[in-house]
Parts: sequence; C-alpha cells; structure tokens
Amino acid sequence: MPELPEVETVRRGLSELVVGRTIQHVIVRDSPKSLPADDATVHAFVVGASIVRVSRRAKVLLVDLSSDYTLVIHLKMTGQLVYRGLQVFGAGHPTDSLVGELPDRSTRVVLEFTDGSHLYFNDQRKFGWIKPMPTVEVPNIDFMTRVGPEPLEDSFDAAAFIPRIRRRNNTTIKAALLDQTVLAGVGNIYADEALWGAQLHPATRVRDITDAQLTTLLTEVKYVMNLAIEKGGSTDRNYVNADGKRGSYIDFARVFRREGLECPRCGATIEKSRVAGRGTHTCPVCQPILDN
DNA sequence: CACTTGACCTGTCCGC
DNA sequence: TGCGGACAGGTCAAGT
Repeated sequence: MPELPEVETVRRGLSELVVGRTIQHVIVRDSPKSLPADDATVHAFVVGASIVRVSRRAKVLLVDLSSDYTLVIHLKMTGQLVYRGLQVFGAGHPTDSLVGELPDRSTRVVLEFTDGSHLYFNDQRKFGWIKPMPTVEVPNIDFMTRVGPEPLEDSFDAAAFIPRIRRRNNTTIKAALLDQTVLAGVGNIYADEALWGAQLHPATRVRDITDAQLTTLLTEVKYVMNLAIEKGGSTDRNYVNADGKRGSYIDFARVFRREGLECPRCGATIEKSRVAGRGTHTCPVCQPILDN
C-alpha cells in the first residue's frame, strides 16, 4: 500500500514521536516475515536500546538504534506504524483516524518504551516485516544494492532518468515506472497520476515515447510525489501515518480510483483497465495509446 | 537475459 | 444475509 510519499510521511511522524525513546519490551505475534533474527539478537540489540534516527530509502524505513543495530521495516500493502502515548483520549478528530484501540487484531509487533508509550506495527495481510540487523550491513542487503535513485533528489534529473528508464524500452511505461531498480518509490497510485499528468497512456511501450515526453513524465513524478507528501500521503483503504491519521492526497487525485468520473482536464469519462498486472486508471482522450 | 505472471495473506465488495 | 469470486497501494520467485 504505502508508496514513497506515505513512507516519508510515516518517517517524519516517527522522527517526532519515537526518536530518543528507549525500548523496554518487544512483542511479536504472527508476523511470518518479521524478525528472522533469534530471540537472543532481539534481547541483546533491541531491548534496552534507544532510537537515534529514522530514515527512509525508497519504500523502506530504517530505524537506527543506539546498539548499532537498525530495524529495517517494509510496510508492503497494508502495514501501519502507529505510535500511542499514554494519553489516548482526545487524540484527534474521529473521522481523521482509521485505527481504534491498540493492539488490535492486525497488530503484529509491539515496541514498548520505558516511558510506557508504544509503537504498534499493524499489518492485515502479513506481507510486511520488521527485521533487526547490524547498521553497517544495511547497505549490503540485496534490495539496497539494486534499488534506483530517489526521485525527489535534485540530482535526479532527465539526464539521469532517461537512460535508466530506457533499459526497459521493450516494456510498458507503467511497468517501467513501477520497476524499483529504475527509480525508487513509485507505486500504483503515483504511476497512474504521473502518467495522466504527462498525457501518456500506461500501456505505451517505452521505446515509443520521446525523450521530451520522458522529461515531462519525470517532472510529473516529482510533482505528484511532492504534492502527496504535502498532503500526508494517500489513504485509499487503510494507510495511516504515525499518529493513526489518514492522508488526503486521494482527494486531489486526478485519475486514481476515479473511474466513471470526469477527467479534470477534458471532461471525458475516466476508465479503469489492467496494465502491468495492476488496476490502471486513464483518461481515454488525454492519454491515447501511442504505438509508433 | 528480458519480461510477465503467480504467490504471499486477509478483508472487503459485488453479483447472484 | 449468505456464498463465490475478483480485487487491493509491493516485491520476489518461477515461468515463458
């Protein structure tokens, strides 16, 4: 579920809420992909450690501990990280929140801090994970060595983007945007939104797209991601930030989940189809398929 | 090798 | 309400 803007929003929240706190207790229940490290590792390097920094690479969160271990976290489709202090009453407007009392049925991991507050890792579908590993080893994990550049870095310009995406010249532009080794952090929502912005049909082959169009596409990727971060991410079904609150980008989406509604640019009816194995939203007028 | 599809899971929604 | 099937924002293994 969460793409780069959602993970970045969670990162910012956790930086405010958990940095400086000391882990007193760890509870893990039914999270098959989590914590492959044995209990001894958790006891030696997680329990008793404090959180010194929360960073992000692509869609992966990195929680650095004072023990020189890092909790590497992937939320995948339905993962949430929600912090709860001691005072739960009055925490936000009810319609802002998707989560009630915690832990709940989907809670997989709980970090209890020495001050009595908690961080809950909830994950309905159990695809997500939290894995402790030595901080120095994090850059060596397969995903980190293969993942592409961060799209919001100023240095990631058209000159950097075009040759990378042209490595996937024989596939569709949507599949190429979703390829994390081309660039980091684009998922299904922002792929559709950026392609609408660039007036490209997601099923267009990369080889049929000009460099000028790819340059526009990169501008649109940066635009939708920056806007989404500003809006606190997109909540379609169950994404929430570290306070348990929804994001509002989805209210600003131009095509995503808007099938049957009007295209905000031309008024045509937005369609839903399947491209690269994913639900795909397009304007049939603004985004004609090119097949040169 | 490049690319596509299926699997991982649970919950929800839609049609009958 | 009940039941079966399709589908859900990510990633990797297996298949073509």
